[in-house]
Amino acid sequence: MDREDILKALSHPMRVEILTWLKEPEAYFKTQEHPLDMGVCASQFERCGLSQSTVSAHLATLQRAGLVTTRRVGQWIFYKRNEETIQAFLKNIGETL
Amino acid sequence: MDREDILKALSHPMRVEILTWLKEPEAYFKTQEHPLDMGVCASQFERCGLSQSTVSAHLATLQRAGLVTTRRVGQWIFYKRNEETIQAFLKNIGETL
DNA sequence: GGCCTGTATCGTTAAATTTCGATATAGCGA
DNA sequence: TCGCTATATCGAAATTTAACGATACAGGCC
Repeated sequence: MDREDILKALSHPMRVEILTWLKEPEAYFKTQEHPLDMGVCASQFERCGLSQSTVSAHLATLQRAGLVTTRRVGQWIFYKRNEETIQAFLKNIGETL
Repeated sequence: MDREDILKALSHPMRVEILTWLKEPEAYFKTQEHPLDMGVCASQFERCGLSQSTVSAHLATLQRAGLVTTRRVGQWIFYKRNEETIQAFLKNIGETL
């Protein structure tokens, strides 16, 4: 849990929004073909209007910060929140600030 | 309380460090001539090794985000944490993430 | 093997951020 | 008023970030 990396990751509103979407996949990703408990497919996030490569870069930033985990299934990559890291970050930032 | 502005303000480690220093002025700013309950004098933060103008810019960023308050007394400007905003932010980010 | 889909990476451009020294401004005191 | 101190602001350079389209790579299917 690197607080500095996480704060940098959270400094872009789209990345915060992606994390909030992932809290309620049923609400935001009804269109997904695959079962939502596998995670949310990378391409689903293109709904934000950014290009595929830009979305991919944001997802990579979230992953490097440890805020999401990924799972490859066939040609798809599924994203889930990493609750452990997120909770550890919240605890840490609460104690720091 | 603008979460987006605050997260941007916190994305630079020096600004986070300034906020943590302000939690315990007695521990970090023993050298200050003025009583610490007035706040911490801007120049005190130059201890971080950055130039006066750079420190001033960081402090301005923290103030714009509402994380600190300032009080002018004579030629000096004293900085204090804005606990209301900080706590509101922590609550908000805890609910968002 | 060749083709299609999904995702990552590359190369580039534009914009934002960080930093500095220099300068401006504000307030004190002689 | 002049000089001194504290702080802010300006202007420039360097770095980082964000965005895109193009391309590469990986996996499935024929």
